[in-house]
Amino acid sequence: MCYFGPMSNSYFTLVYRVTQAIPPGRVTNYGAIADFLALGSSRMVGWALNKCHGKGVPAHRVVNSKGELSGRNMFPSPSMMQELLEQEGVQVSKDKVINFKETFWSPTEHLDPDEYDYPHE
DNA sequence: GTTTTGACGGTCT
DNA sequence: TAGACCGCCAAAA
Repeated sequence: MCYFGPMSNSYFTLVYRVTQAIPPGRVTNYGAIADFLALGSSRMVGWALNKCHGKGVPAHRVVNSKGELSGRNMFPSPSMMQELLEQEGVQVSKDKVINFKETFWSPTEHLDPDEYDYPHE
């Protein structure tokens, strides 16, 4: 689904697409997305997701390398992120994903870089 | 046009 | 083992 039109090749849009590609009940971390998109910086991933509000991007499935819901404070309700994850079957405790290693989903192993081509210019 | 910040990651101390 | 620092690229002020 393209929420962003034909110009969906901007780096933040790529982040959105990868985030949307995350299957329910799974989570990933910023570094994985950054590495997959060859962005090289996980900060931009989080920064991009910061603007995803109201864009239909399941940002709640993206956590930091520690499995912590780092961005929960950014959500309308700090607990909303945890609620959404638990709603999808992801067990969360103390703002941290339980069995994070099992719940972790690597875009590099499931997505094709060719479909998420990063614009050179 | 320059400076600061940003939902982070990895490495060093 | 835990804490602190630097590095990444881009956007907003």
